[in-house]
Amino acid sequence: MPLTLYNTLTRQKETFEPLHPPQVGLYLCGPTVYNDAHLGNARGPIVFDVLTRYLRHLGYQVRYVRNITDVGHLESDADTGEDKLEKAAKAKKLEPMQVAQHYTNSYRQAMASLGCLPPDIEPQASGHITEQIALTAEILERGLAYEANGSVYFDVPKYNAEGGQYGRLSGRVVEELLAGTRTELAGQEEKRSPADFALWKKASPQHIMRWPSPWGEGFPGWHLECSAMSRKYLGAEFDIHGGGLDLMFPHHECEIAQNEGSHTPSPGARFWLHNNMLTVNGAKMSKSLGNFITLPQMFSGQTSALSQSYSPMTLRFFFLQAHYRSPIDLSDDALQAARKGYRKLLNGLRLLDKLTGDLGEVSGEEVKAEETPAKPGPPSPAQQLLNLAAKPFAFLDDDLNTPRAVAAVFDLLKRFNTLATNPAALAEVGPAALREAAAAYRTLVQDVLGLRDEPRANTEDLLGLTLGFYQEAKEAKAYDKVDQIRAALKSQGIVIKDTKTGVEWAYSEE
RNA sequence: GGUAACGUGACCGAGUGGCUAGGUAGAGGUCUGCAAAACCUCCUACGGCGGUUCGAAUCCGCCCGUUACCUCCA
Repeated sequence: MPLTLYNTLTRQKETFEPLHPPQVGLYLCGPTVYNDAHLGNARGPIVFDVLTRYLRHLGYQVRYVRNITDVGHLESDADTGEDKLEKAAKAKKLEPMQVAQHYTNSYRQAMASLGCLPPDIEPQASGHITEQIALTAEILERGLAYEANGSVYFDVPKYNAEGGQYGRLSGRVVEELLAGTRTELAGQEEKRSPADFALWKKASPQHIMRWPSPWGEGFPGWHLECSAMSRKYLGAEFDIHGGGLDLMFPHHECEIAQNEGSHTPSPGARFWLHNNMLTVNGAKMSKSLGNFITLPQMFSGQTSALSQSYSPMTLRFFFLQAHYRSPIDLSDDALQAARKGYRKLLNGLRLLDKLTGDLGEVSGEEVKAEETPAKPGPPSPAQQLLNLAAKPFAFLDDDLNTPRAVAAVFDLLKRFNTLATNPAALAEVGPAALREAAAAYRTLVQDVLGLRDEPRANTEDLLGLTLGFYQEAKEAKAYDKVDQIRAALKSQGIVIKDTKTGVEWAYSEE
């Protein structure tokens, strides 16, 4: 079954085929680095991280580009709108680039802790002024932009008159946009049409971040950087462009117009993917509601909106339990449930290490999943296990349906656990199928879903030692001692499991 | 105000015109010195009101609620 993805551009699921296999070009709109990333900011990177991981699992060579917006993102469209970076810098008496660097560092750290692989290219808008000026010049040469008082605006009505489809991505018609545009906004008088948007803005005297251009000193419009940098690193036409639903209009709409209006006309990406938004306790995150939570705040528990801290992996797993195109609501209850589920999956990895480790080097006969059995009747236990192991991949193929994939991984884990309690059934499955299914589980949990163990105070060795004492005490029937050891470990989040075959430990799921 | 989307059991969330989602929580059981974990079993819902249909939670309409975009926002 081939990978299908929902394309916002066509409003349907389409079979994904790269333009130039095995290469895949993926662009994701990155952060504007003027403050700490909040919980909602994490969803897109996690979604597209799983997509990248899955594409790589499928054998594609992915070039993953995620930009850093450090210039041009204004507080509003009005001329008086301040650059977000400059505003933050002024408030703290810092250089704008100092602010950008600080929050870029903090962003990278947060992304790494969330298990998001770093992008292959992480271009900064301020480092690509030349490319942005060049693109603006191209659009001017095409006659789809005009200069006004040192600023350059994209001419939306003319673009559409010449066959452009501004509004296609977001399903809007320009006339409706015009009707709904607030005309009282300052700076509109330079525009020929309220729907026009800035490619290049003239810098006011007090504006700090400014560059020389053919139109005077100024700075690039926010939408321009993604067009310029995606073209530079992925080509005029590439495979996938991602971002949050809120960026669909106007940001991505403008990107498409800019791409089409250049000397290399193309919408840019063939697939436009949009992840849905996050609410906290049923409401949009906002400072006034007191439910605005940044990533560092959640990880440290320094927020009144939650009763305790939650780890990055808990948050990652929480997001994966919902489909990326559905809204998701975050709460204490939901996070606690996610934490337990996440730990259960990780305990599964440890179980498999034990099960497959017990197999030794003996190899069994090959069994293939999804092989049509020659004879009718119920599939063999080995076949059943392999079928379970194949299911999660099929769900990922279906528009990256991580919740169904996760559910199928839990089904697989349950089968492993059942087998672990029943040696006869385990023997019936055989080593080959067990190894293959275990490999699939590890691939899914670690490589595709990107879940990993989070550092804990206790090392494997230390626990082994402690378990030795535990075993001794138990053999001596010194139950006071036994209970003492168990209590001590439990306070560290570790529980002891007395099994028929020996003593083991696992993470407490409390 | 305009335009979209969503509303599922105690909680988070899949999914679908008739067939078990899954996780968490809860109940009973197996195992166990007691537990925990694991396993087995149970609880099993689709905002409200109409309509289409043999049959709808799934399609249509209206209402209510939430969210998003229209204005910076993942």
